[in-house]
Amino acid sequence: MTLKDIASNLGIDASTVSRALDPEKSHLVREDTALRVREAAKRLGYRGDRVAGALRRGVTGTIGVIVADLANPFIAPVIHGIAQSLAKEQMLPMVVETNDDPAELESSVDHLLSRRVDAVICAGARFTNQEVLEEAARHTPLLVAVRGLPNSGLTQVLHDDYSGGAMAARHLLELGHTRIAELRGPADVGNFVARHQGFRDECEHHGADLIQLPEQGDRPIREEGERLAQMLLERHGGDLPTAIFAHNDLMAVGALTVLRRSEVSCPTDVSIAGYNDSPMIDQIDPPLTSVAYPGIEIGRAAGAVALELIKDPDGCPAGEVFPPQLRVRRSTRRK
Amino acid sequence: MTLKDIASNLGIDASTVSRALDPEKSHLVREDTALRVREAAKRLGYRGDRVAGALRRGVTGTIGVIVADLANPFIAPVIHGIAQSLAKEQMLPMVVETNDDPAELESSVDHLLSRRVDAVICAGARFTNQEVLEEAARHTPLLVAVRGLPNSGLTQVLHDDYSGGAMAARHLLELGHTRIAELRGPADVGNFVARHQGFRDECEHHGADLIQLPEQGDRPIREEGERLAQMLLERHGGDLPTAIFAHNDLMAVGALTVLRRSEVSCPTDVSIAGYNDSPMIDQIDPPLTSVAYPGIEIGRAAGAVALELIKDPDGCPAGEVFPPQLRVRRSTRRK
DNA sequence: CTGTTAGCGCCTTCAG
DNA sequence: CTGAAGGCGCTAACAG
Repeated sequence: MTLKDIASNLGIDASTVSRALDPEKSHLVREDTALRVREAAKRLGYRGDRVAGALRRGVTGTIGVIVADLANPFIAPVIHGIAQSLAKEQMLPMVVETNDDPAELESSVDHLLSRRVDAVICAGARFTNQEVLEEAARHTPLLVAVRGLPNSGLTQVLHDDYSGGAMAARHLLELGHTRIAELRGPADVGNFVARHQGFRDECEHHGADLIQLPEQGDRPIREEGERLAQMLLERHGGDLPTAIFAHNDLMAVGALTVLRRSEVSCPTDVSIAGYNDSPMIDQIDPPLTSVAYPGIEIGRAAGAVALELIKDPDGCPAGEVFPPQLRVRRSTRRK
Repeated sequence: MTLKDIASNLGIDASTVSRALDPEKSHLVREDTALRVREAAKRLGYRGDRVAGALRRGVTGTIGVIVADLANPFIAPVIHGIAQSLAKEQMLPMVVETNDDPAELESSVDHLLSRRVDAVICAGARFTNQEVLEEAARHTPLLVAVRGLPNSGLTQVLHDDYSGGAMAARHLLELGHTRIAELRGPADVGNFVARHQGFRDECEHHGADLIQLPEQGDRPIREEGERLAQMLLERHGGDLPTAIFAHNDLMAVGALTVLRRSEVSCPTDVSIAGYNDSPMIDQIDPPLTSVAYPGIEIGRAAGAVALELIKDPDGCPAGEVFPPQLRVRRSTRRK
């Protein structure tokens, strides 16, 4: 069922059918012809072929969205926000997951570009990927969201992770903690670097004793939170810090699991703060203090910037940075 | 940068270039020509155009995946599983979210079909959508996953929600509970209907007193869990049931929030069981007893069935049903 | 082994 | 207002 079929059914030309069916062009067609065409299209169950349209027009109406891990709950609102922005222009996000693996990210970019997406939103970058992304940006509108690339000229829509980290530190310091450990996310991911810097700067500024582990999490997931917490117990079990800042809620939950197993109580023995204010995190035991991540706003902004970038590929939209907000709960308390 | 550009750069024909670059066809080309072509392709930064390829071949290498709500954590493993199965054939899932709105589902189907996806996996069906999906299945390989349509001939990859519901009931009955309430998910979604039936049948079989609320959740989300729990308190506050089965973990968490606010303690006053065994649900207060949902297996199977359906569009793959597993934790206890 | 030819379905000139 | 013609980039069939 193609334009041609409708055309021959009506004894007119396919181009007329095309015009009649395109809201932008239907004014070029006599009212009653347009009516007959629409009737026939419905009658014959016509459904336009956007593949062919894309080839002809050179735009697909699709935006590629790269995320590291769909199972991390903070990403759903981001995708949601992107989809909301795109819906206005009848565009659809095509979401691909990289499992936080740089090689997979590279092949995802490749895949998306060969599918001629109109733009790419990369919400799962590692520093390793910077070159690949910059190269891709030469061919297609591309922006970086969520996970920033500090030394890149790419347009970025980010959250102020530095302030978020500082905020977490300030909170713990105000509660009187002076020996504090950090469970860090991957060292080649923008958010975690910024969270770390903000946290560390604030701690140093107040002369707190910041306990460093020799490793970061390979991925910001629960299992890595467990591993690092275990390491903390092994190295500093005799003289535990009184507070822990986990770089995200998943890692915080991992830490809680391990500490509980070792009969270290939170918040009695140690306070824990997380990041993202994930859904349900207010119901865990104990309800977790966490820095809220404005996922939906980030998503909406990223979608909007992508649309701008498509309209003016050489424009360099400002990018945006959204502020954090601290949600204090019972997992942190006065020392 | 097209095949033609490479061809003219090398003084050969585009079709030769096409063959050289297609692993399936490159054996038709002389070794050294193929080599020269690959070298030129790399040198010139050629990247195949899958839009054009799709138009010519009639397949896009894309499978549409419809989900109700990305924020429901149980869906991530399903998508993951689908992506895993598709990766073997170099296919990519295109995920769209309907916000659990039947109208949005309809337009999503339309969108996906006009993009000529090779198949559709609908993991977010409501009963209302049955006709639309059956109609779509006449044009494109389509299967229903996760949320079944009991009266449909469509291929389905499901979880055995009936047994899961029965399992939850049996657990509560074995603990000695005889007054039990159910917080039901939407009445037009297969899973929740089956969970309800399994649960109810088992309760009736053992002569338990099953307390019915006059409403179900409009959507299986935390807020609806709160609303229904509130309703339960208002109607049966004087004589609360001693156990509650929430149709999923999000609703269970909503119920916990409301009960805690009213100083009804779980599990002392009331036991609560949920469904899905969501990540982190073992860390909430109290750790939630839940029926595990085999999301990744469902996803893998759905992906595999989709591929079968593409290979043989008139075949009618059997579909599959995966069993539930109960994870007992501290939110349920002997009466 | 390689080139030629002919579209896939659509949309956009350019003529009428 | 409508039709005819051409081509987006690729690949399959057919000839050499």
